[in-house]
Amino acid sequence: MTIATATRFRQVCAEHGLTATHQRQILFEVLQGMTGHPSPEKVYAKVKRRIPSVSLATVYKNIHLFIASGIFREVSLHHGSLRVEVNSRPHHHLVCTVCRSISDIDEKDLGLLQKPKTLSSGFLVERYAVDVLGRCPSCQEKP
Amino acid sequence: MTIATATRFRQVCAEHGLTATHQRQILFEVLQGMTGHPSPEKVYAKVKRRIPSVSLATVYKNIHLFIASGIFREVSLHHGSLRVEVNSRPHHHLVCTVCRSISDIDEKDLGLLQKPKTLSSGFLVERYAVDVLGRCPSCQEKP
DNA sequence: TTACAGATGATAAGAATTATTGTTTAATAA
DNA sequence: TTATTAAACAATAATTCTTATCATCTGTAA
Repeated sequence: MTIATATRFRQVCAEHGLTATHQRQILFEVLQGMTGHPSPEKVYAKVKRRIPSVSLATVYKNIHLFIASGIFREVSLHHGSLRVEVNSRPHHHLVCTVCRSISDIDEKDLGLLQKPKTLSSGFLVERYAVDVLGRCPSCQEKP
Repeated sequence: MTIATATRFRQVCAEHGLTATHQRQILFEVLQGMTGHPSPEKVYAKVKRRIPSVSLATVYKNIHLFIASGIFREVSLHHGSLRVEVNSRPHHHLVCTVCRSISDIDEKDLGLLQKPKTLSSGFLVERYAVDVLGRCPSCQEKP
């Protein structure tokens, strides 16, 4: 790591009120150097190369901390257990970033899509699923 | 249940090549009568009221079967383990409905959003996350 | 430099899901 | 209707992913 990177990490920690520990710094650097959508286990494997004594729990805790601080995001707020969609009407989802509650919004009420059916990447489009992320009414009261 | 419902269930099973068992029929009816985004446990609880001997594993297996057949959907293909988003550019996701692989597409390349910032429901919009669902190049070969 | 709040590592515990196995049932043909 | 047989079922063990617990250790501010 460069001194610039270390300095930047300390700045980020200061901004978010986090203690600048060695484990966090390595985790930060590892995450920045990864591509795609790594799982905690994958991240752990990389951190472990640089800190062999690191614990998986520490990786989990600090990933959550980085996400809570807004330093990184999670790929989807829907991860977790399986949920069945029983609404057969075309609709999308309002997902609360605080409590993770999901409510439905009819496709026509969202009214923002002009669906291109082909994408240059060779991906065959079947449909779009839009998550509107934000705060549900009851979570707008809390700060 | 009405005779019409039973008949419809048998039709659905015939269409998808499924054996029409009692457990499946009750599960089908229970799902149709639920709202929101129920978990397998919630569904199991309801089925159990009508078939006290039913097993949770049966509910899981048949929910998966219904989803595989396209009779119901799952709320999100992202459920499962936590994934970290390490791409800090504004982007959305191409999600393969067959292998569940995720790839990124730049927001500007998707080009379909006109973001309304307010929704009538009192939901405070922060941002949109679009999943383009379909088949990735390697899954287009299989039938 | 020291005190201490907070972080870490080791590991137990918990929740969600899947696999295994012996028994029962639905679909079909006689 | 009954016999046959592949498929589905219930019970439960096993697995996977994640969180909680707790005894040390460390970063920070005084």
